[in-house]
Amino acid sequence: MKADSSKMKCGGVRVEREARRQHILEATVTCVRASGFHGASMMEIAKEAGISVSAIYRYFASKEAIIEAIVADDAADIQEKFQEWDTTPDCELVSRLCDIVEPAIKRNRDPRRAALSLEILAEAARNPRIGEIVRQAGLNQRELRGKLWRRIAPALSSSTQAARAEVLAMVFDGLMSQSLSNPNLDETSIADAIRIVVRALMSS
Amino acid sequence: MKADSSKMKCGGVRVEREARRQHILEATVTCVRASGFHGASMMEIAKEAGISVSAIYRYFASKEAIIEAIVADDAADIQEKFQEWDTTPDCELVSRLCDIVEPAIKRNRDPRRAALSLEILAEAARNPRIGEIVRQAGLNQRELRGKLWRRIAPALSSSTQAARAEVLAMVFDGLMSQSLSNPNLDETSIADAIRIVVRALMSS
Amino acid sequence: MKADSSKMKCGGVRVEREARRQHILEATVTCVRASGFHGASMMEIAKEAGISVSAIYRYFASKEAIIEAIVADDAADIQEKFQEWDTTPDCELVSRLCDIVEPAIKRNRDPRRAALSLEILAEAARNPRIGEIVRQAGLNQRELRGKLWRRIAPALSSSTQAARAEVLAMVFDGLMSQSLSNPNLDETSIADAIRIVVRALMSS
Amino acid sequence: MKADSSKMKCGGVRVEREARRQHILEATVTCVRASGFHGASMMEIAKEAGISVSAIYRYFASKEAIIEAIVADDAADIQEKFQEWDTTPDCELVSRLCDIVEPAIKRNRDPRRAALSLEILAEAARNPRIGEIVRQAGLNQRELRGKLWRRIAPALSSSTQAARAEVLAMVFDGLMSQSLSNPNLDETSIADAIRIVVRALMSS
DNA sequence: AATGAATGAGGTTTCATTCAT
DNA sequence: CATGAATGAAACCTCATTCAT
Repeated sequence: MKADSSKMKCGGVRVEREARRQHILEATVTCVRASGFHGASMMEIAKEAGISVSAIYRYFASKEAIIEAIVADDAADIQEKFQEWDTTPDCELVSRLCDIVEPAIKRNRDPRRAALSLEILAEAARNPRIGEIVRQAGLNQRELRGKLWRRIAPALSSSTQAARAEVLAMVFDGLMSQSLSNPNLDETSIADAIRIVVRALMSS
Repeated sequence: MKADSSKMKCGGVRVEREARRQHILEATVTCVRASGFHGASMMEIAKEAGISVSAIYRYFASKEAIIEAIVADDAADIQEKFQEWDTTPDCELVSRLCDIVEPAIKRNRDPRRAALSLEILAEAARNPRIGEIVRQAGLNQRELRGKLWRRIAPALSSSTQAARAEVLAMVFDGLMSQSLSNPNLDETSIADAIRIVVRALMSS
Repeated sequence: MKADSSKMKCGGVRVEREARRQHILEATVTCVRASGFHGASMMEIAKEAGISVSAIYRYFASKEAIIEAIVADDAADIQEKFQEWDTTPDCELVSRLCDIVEPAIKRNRDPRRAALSLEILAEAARNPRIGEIVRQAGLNQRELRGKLWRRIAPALSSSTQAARAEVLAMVFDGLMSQSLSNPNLDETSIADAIRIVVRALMSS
Repeated sequence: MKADSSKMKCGGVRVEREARRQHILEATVTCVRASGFHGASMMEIAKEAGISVSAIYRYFASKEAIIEAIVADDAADIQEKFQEWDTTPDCELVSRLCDIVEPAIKRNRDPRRAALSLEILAEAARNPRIGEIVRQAGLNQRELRGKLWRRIAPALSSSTQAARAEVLAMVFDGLMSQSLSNPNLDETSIADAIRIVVRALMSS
């Protein structure tokens, strides 16, 4: 073990450091969900992470830096989801999209997820740096959506493709907002309705 | 002047008091849009309202009370919009709904409106009292939507009506979220796409 | 008294406010003498002034602002001293200058005064804003000294006047430094020696 | 290598250790000039010295110990300067003293030197241990000055010698203070004026 | 009714120092 | 020996709130 640790010194410590960074980020996310970005105090975060407040500052320059990292991570997560479609044959795209409506609803209605996303959006509306990250992530997502829609509805003009993709994304974004004002939603009926929307948008 | 004030005591004073309350609420909304609920300080609000901090406490018991009032007002505003439909003949409902898609997009994409709504939703996710207000407002809205949909699509089962109404609402909620990640949106194409969704949802 | 207070409201409150500002400045000076600018904590200052820490922030925007005010006040104090000479007849100038050597020694050797002056100079060496205040005060002082020396030694060229004035000032500045490394100084002998310097510099 | 280190253990290790100590002291002086004793953090010092913070603690028990070492070193430096006079014949003393006025001005007006000296004096005014070191160094210097003045002006009483020596020292101390409030000084004129003072003080 | 003054609690951040490796 | 990691104490500052006038 000692041999290992000295062997991997160059990489091992960096890995461990990255693990601790992630640990702090996760603790912060937990606190942010409960109290919001400004409501979550460094002390609260430190307690959640099981370390001291000053230790956090060895991994992040400031609270703002933690927030930015969370927002960037969140954006990266979403982008990963798009890669699944690369291996799906064109002919199956629409049916597969309809298949995932239900799990997507579940995912977006998870109050933990909704709370974080709304917090990020609210912060983006007032903090210019967060706003920039969110807008940049939006750009990337729209590009990925573009690729997908060129395969789904090649008959439509590219601007029509873009608009429909946007509207479909709105439905899922709206799901998060609604989950707060209407916690007891019949997810099956909603899924049916959303599938109608999906088909309508994807038909030329 | 003193005579006047005693003359109008029963009504005038209350009216004036209500006017001042509204003035404070508006000032707070301005600050909240810029800094969020937690970021907007009482001093900032007082400066915006042109009065002293202590004066605010004559009209609201606490900062929390101001926030609750804002959230309640915002919910009431939305409810008013529904009353317009009471005087629209049934046969014109769908076409009228398509007509207002474009102004509704403009309204929801106003960054000032989006900022406040997201702030409210984010706060609702963590502050139980705000959450309760938002959920109650949601209930009321769903009831009003129900009345409308019974006229629009009487052929559908009531649970299907509810689900479709919900999904349509999500589109407009999603509009606010998207307005932050995609500030340059082609509103005309979006309106076309949304109209497709409206018609699809409302057809049996 | 109540009448007075309402009569003087426009001026009275300002006077009181200024008095409190001065009170805070004095308390700070006391702490700075004991602990230095950076060593004196806001809590220490507040305790010395008999108020709360947050109350201080109603009168000064920051600790830096307090320090700047102290430095500026100190510079103003020194400038006042020069005005006494305006009413002294030219023929008496040198003898009067010799007369005040002894009290000047006492003043500059007061450890309280020396501590503050050295603190200010040390701060001026590293804090650019303080440095600027000190340099500006130096400029003003040199101008006042110039006026005096044109009366004392009109036969000398103006650049010689300036240099000699500067050297005389150094002697008194040096007094403060020396008071720290040599607390038991025979002030009478020093006064004699300084008078020799004064006469030598002022003779053409 | 291990063999070497054990061979030289008695002397070499100590020499190396002393070299590292000096290296740390120099790094600290650089930081102190820029930020003051309290402003210079251990991290800053470590970065300047090119080692880790913890390594510093192998050579100094605390930050206070580093400061004390700097102050003691500074005092020792000054004392060295006096030894040059031991080999100067009595008859040349005054003229040699006049010769070194100009380089002494240059030296004392170096802002780096002034910054450190003022920092030390300011610290001496409030930190008793530093004060003690400075006072002890003052005592030593006065003794060395005494030896010199007994040769320069043997006709004067010893207390007069002491006072005049003190005043001359003040001029040079004052030079450091003035260098901050008057950065653009005509050094040639100043040198002339100081030489007048030197001659006046040394003549019986 | 309205205000300026005052405050305690709590915010983020930095620091000198210790310890395990 | 030298280091990175960790920490508690304390720094400055802001906030929502209360109170005397």
